[in-house]
Amino acid sequence: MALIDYSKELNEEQCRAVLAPDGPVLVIAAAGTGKTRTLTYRVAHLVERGIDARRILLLTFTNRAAREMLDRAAKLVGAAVGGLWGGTFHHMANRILRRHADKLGYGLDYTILDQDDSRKLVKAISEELDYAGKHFPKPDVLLSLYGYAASTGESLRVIAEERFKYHEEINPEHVIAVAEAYEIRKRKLNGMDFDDMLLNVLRLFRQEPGICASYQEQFQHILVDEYQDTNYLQSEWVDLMAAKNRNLFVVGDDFQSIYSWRGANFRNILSFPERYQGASVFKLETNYRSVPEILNVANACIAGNPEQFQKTLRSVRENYKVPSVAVLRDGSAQARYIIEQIARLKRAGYKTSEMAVLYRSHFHAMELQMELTRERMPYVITSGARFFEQAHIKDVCAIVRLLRNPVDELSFLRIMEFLPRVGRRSAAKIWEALGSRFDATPQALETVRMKLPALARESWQSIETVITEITRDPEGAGAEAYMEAFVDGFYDEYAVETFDNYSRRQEDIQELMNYASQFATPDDFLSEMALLSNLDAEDDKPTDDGKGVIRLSTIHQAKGLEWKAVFVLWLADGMFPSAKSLEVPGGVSEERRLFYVATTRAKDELFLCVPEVRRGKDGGTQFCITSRFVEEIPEKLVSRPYIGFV
DNA sequence: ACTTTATGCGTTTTT
DNA sequence: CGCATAAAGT
Repeated sequence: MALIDYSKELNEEQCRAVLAPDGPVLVIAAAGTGKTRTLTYRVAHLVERGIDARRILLLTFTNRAAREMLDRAAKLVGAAVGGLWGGTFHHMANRILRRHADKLGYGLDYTILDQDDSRKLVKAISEELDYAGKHFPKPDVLLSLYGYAASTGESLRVIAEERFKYHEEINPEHVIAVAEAYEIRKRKLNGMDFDDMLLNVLRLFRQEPGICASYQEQFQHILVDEYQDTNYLQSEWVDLMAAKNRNLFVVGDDFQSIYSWRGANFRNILSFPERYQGASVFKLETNYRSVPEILNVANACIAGNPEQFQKTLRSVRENYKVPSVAVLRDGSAQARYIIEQIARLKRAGYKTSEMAVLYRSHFHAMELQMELTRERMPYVITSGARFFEQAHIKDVCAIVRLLRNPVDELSFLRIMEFLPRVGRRSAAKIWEALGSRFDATPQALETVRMKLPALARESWQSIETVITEITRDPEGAGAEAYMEAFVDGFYDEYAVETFDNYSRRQEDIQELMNYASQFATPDDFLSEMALLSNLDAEDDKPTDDGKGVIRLSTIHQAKGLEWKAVFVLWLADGMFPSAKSLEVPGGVSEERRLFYVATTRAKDELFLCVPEVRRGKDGGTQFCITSRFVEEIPEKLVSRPYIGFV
């Protein structure tokens, strides 16, 4: 394969970064300046220099980013990138822990608990300890606290005391007690939640210097994408891995740090030059994406945030038109305005797939979804519930999980609750009678049968048959065989009776089984399930008319993507910035960065929608205050189109 | 008395 | 979708 001509294919800024010598490198890449391109060419450059791809580690936050970079690198240098370790932090953690988790007292067949599993566990514990009540924090609040403590390395006690300083009725000791019980329960069911995976890699490396050294040796070069979104755990992990060879290439944009609520600390990127003495620092400021008018708005908005690497986006594109601020009466008027504009843009030659509607929170898109459906305009939405967290998907996975990991209490309870007249309480009692373990032996099946109420026995008989059938040939079958037997023998009938949208769910399950058949073992499949987001699964959807469909997305999920025309919804204080963010210090700055991310997704046209009223809690109308982010934009940088009665 | 099941309502952001 | 509440079932 011909050598790459870097100076021809990259601009000067990018080229310098890509060809930087070994050692620590920081690339500050503003939005739309070719961040992915730079990282891709760096990988290609390393491979071209003869570095074994198996000794390169590329860490990203989404599967899509990893796949995109590897695909593009493969186009540049061919199959040589094949053995590269590339993927999300959680994927790499899983890859390492599947080999060594026994050193930390886990079985190698550990289960990965997703948000839903963790929530259920924490809820059950709060109830068992008798803390649950009107005032005690909800499982989601507790989990975000625990996650924050884990991913920042701070003490849970300090965080809990600070958080509930003004809530007399909440005892931080109870919050801690639930956390301790949660740890014990996770251990008991041989499970790790997302934070545990990152934490356990760090524990492993600290506890087993030999293992740590072998990975330090293996990874000659480490590259990190979206470095501004790393938290304490991740940056520690990266630092530890890079400690020997010090060939660390990180790329990020502090303006686009939007995950601090998850423990991300953009000071990791700000302090990189101090932590890595002698690091080369490169700035990418030439924006190829957007017209200058859009960048003017983006630059104006981010100017409100101090404590950042100062940088200004420079456009290379021609004048076009200024972004619009559309003042609409309410949510429905906003929806109709967008539909009208979509139609207009289509007449002007835009493909529908080149447009997107972005918003702060999933529920902001409700009215628009209704209107689009009424108008029979197809759309794709990166919805709130992840594909793999939908009830029917988790239902069929539960049987695989339980049979692979006999101490998986959550999956056992889930299966028992399919039976009529069996709820949370009875299921828990049966689990206890089994000694917190379900081994699919004739005795275990017998124990379950005896404890069941009469009405449930018949359904249980079908499940029992399925289980005996599957376990007859324990090692040979893949996850799809487990699921198929379960669906045919029991679940299909249950689903028909339970769900009104049965056929759509049945299609999902069919697709899931097809998907599962590509994995070598059920364990591989289960890991992938827990770590894939719906975003990744929904990619390359077939388009019906060749023009594609419009995308609806939260701004968080839109990071790294671009469209010709972008609409931003609900620019009212309390919606965007969200009411909750206004209560925490630094909240507004982060919301402003989020707004910056939203505006810089647009290439040609940007529409900022500002509703005047919204429905209040009690059904009344509430007047909105125009978002401060819109007010901060100098008036001459935007146009305010006249909106008739829509 | 204890559990399960039906129904109506409100939602920050995610690996 | 989850949660609270109220009604029905064991």
